[in-house]
Amino acid sequence: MIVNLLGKAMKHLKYAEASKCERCIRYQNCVVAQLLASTPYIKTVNSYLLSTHEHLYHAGDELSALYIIKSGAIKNYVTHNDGDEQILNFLIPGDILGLDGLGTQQYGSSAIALQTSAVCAISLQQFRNILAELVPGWLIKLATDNLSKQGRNIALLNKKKAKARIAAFLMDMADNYKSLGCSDKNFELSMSRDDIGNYLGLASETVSRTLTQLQQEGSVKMERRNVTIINAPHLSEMAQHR
Amino acid sequence: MIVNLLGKAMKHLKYAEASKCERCIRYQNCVVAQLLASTPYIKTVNSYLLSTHEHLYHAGDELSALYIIKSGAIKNYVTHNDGDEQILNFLIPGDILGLDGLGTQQYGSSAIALQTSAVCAISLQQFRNILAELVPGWLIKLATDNLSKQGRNIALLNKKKAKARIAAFLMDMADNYKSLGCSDKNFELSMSRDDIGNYLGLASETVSRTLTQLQQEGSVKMERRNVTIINAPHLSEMAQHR
DNA sequence: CGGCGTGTTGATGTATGTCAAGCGGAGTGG
DNA sequence: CCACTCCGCTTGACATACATCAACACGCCG
Repeated sequence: MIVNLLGKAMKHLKYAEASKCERCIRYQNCVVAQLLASTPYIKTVNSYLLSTHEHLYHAGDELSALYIIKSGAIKNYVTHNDGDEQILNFLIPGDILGLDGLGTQQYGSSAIALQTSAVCAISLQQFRNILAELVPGWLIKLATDNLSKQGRNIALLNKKKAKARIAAFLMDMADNYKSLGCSDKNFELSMSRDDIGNYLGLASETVSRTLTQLQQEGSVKMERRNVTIINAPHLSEMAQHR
Repeated sequence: MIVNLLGKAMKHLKYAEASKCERCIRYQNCVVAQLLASTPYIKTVNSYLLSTHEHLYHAGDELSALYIIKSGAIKNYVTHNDGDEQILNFLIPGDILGLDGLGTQQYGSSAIALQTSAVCAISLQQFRNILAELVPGWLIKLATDNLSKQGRNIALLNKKKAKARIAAFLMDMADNYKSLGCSDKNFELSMSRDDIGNYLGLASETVSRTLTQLQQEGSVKMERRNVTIINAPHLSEMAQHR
C-alpha cells in the first residue's frame, strides 16, 4: 500500500506516485537518492506534478518539505514589500528547492512552475532526522548562512537605481557591524569608493555623488570613510525602491 | 612547544600565535571552534596577521587552508581574463574563507586584507579528515554546488552592458541543458522575456532588442522561445566584455 | 614643501528605462 | 473552420540615469 508520507501540507499538489529511487531516470545524479541510500528509514519518495504557473510553495509558508526537480523548470523568487517580484534563480532537473528555509522553518522564497514539472518531495521531518544523524549543527548553520548571503547579494545587485543600491549597501554594512556587537549608527568603512562601486556595479564617481546626495537629504553623514547613519528608516525605504 | 601545523604553504604570512580557541574573544560564535570541539585531534589553531593590502591567497593557488576572520576586513574577488577584478564579497570577523575551493582543490577567488586583520587557519588536510568523518560526500557536493552557483549569479548580474548579461545568460542556459544531457546548441527557454529581464536586472524591451541584435549579428537564432546557438565562442567573448 | 592616492565635482555622451503602438500566435467561442 | 481576443513579444520615440573623461581638492607621507 502506498502512503503519502507528507500529509496534509502537500494536499494542494497533484500526487503522482511513490516510487523507488533506483528506478528513477535521474538516480545516478540525484543528491536526494544518495541521501536516502545512506539511511534505512525511507525506501520510497513521493513525487508530484505541477502544471504551468502552479505554485510549489509561497514565501512564508511553513517549511514542510524539500523538493528536487525531476523534470520541467521552476522559477524561484521573492516578493518585496512594495509588491514587485525579484527572481532569484531558474531551476532545472536535479536542482533542490527549499534549503533557504532550513534556518527559519519557513520558505524564504516562492517557487512556481514555468512549465509542467515533476518534483520529488522529502518531508522536512525526515530530512531533519537524517541530517541530525549525519551532520553536526554548526555545519548546517554554515550552509544556511551561505545560502542567505547569496540571497542578500542578489537583492543588492539587482536593484536598478544607484541610490537604492547604495542605501542597501549601507544598511547591510550597518547590520554587519551590529552583528559584531559594534554600533550600527556610526562605523568606519574599510573599502574605497572604487571597491564599493565595483561591488555594486557602479562607477566610483556615482558612488561618490550618491553619497553626497544622501548626505544632503540628511540620511547619513559621511566624513571620508566614516559613516553616521542618521535616518535609518529612510535608508531602508530607499533600499527597497529598486 | 608550539608547532606551525600548516607548514610551508603559510610561510608568506606573518605568524601570530597558536592558541586555544576557548580563550578567543569570538569563541561563542565561531563555527571553526565548534568544529574543533567535535574532534579530539586538534587542540590549538594557528593565527596570522595580515597588513593592509596583503593577500591571504590568490585565485588558482592550491587550496591549503581555510581561514576564519578574527578581526579586520577582507575583500574577496575574482579576476576576469581581460584583467579587471570583480568583488564578490566583503568579509568581516566570523566569516569563513576558502570554502569555494573545496570542490576543485584550489582557491576559486582571491582574498586581500582591506585593513590590518587577524585570521585563524585550519589546514585543508585537517579539515578534510574531520569532514570525511562527519559528513557524507553528497552533502559536501551539495554545499559546494551552492557556493559555485552563488559565484555564477554575481558574475551574471554585475556585468554592466545588457549584451554581456544576455550572452552570459544564454551560455549559462546552454550549460544547464548540456548538464542534463540535452543539446546545448538548440533548446527551448521556459521563461518569458519579462522573467529574463527581471532576473538580469533589465527591462523586457531591452532583452527583446538585445536578442534581435544578437540575431542580426548571427550569434544566435531566436524563434519565440526557441534558441539556436550559432556562434558560441562569440557569445562567450561578449559575455566577458562586462 | 611636493607628490601621491583617494575622493569630489562638473560637463558631456550613451545605454537603457519608459511609454506607446502594433504584430503574431495560441486559445476560445461561435 | 473561422473570427475574436488576449497575451507575449517586438519595435519606435523619447527621457534619463549613469558612465566616462577631466579637473581639482584634500589628507597623508616622505
